[in-house]
Amino acid sequence: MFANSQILTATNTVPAGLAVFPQASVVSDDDLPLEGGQVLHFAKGAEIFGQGERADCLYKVVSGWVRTYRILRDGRRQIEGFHLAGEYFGMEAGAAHRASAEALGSATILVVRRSHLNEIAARQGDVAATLFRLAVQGLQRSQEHVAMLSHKTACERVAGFLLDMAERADAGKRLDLPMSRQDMADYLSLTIETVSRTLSQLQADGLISIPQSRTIVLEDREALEDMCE
Amino acid sequence: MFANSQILTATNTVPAGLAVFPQASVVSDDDLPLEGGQVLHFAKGAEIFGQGERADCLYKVVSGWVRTYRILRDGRRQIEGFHLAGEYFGMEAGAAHRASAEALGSATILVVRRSHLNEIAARQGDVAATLFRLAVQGLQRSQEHVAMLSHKTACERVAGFLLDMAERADAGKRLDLPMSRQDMADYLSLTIETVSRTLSQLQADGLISIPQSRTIVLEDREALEDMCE
DNA sequence: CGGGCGCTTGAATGGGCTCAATTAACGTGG
DNA sequence: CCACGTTAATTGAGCCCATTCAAGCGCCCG
Repeated sequence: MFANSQILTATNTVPAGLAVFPQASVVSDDDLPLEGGQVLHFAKGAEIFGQGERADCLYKVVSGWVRTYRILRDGRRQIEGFHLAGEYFGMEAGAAHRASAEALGSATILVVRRSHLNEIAARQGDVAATLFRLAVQGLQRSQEHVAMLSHKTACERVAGFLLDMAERADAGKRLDLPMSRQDMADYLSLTIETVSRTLSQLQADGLISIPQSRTIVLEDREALEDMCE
Repeated sequence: MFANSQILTATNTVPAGLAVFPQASVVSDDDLPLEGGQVLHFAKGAEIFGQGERADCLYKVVSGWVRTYRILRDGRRQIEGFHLAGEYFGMEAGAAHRASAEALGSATILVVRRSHLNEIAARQGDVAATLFRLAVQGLQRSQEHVAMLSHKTACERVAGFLLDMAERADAGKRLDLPMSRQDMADYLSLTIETVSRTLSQLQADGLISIPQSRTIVLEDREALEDMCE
């Protein structure tokens, strides 16, 4: 199954036979009417689409986590975002993907053809409005990213990241992160060493504890929030 | 006229009587059918809309330059972008503006009611598609902003900024910038001193010359491009 | 001519990066 | 189950670049 998903991704086509589910299982207010979509499964680390590939689908996380990233001209990897269940990614203005997307762990993804979406949107104004709103929400997320990178210290970035992840994952005190320190560093524009050091410092100060390297317990949420100002 | 524009902005309403032109003068491929829009004039430094105000219009620069910015919780000002003739700004997913917009110099702006746009978009699929594309283009611009802020040195940021401005303003060697050093600093996430020092250094290295503080001559474009990698 | 503002320049500080070594976690195969 | 190899994560020391604090310059406008 995983192999199939990967082959599927490589060619970026969506044959009906490979769909794990015939249609989206959950429909909320935020959902587009995506009956035409197909749900695919991706193994840990599998590529969902690649930078430069033709962008003819829109994607929604059904379960699991996804990272989208770009390789910059100097070779560094900039992670644009982590995407959780219910969130959309892969929107493009042009014909090609400007980013790559990979499953962080095992993930199920709803895939919808753009041609299909356009077809629906042309008939249904609310679908078009939802697409617009999704794009603007992505824009706002990116602008928050800019605000986070601008002048903020390593401590502020890491604290803000933990709070953001906890909120979006709907976690309580205990936060299980599926991404590596390198992933965090590439998202926060820090080095892996600084991320590690900062987490250690936050633990030493009693704001968090780290029972396992990818499990963070938010011991003092208020202090973490103060840290972000 | 300027006073009127400012009062207009303060209340964020668009009475028909204040329109300078009855409709958009230029229509290109990128243009939405915005016959309902009104063109307003803003004096240097005038506020077009403010952070927190109701967002019931979409804006397009007819002439002049606009800066959009947010005041962050720590009091710093993050400039999200500079907007030139033909570019859109003021798109929001929610009911309120998350940013403020001000005319850099004297500027004319096309203002369209969102309700009017929604009305059109519901009937015309191509308008809806254009709105979506505009939003995604804004998203891409913001993601370029993230890439620029991530790890890049002051030199790389300033050089990249100059090239970006030159390209968008369709300038040759000579580039007349309407914004202050503080504006550049707040966009590039540097201090005003670092921006100034960096420009001086680029001049000393022969890559640019600065006949007046807001006029930059790109003496060695290739070297500037190499600088950004 | 003076005042104010925008811009430039200098010196010292500090936070994150680099380079380097160590430790922990995790499969894999014996 | 343990030994091993590999990768991920932590920790340390020194350095560098942007910031901070401070002073001086240039220019526009009154």
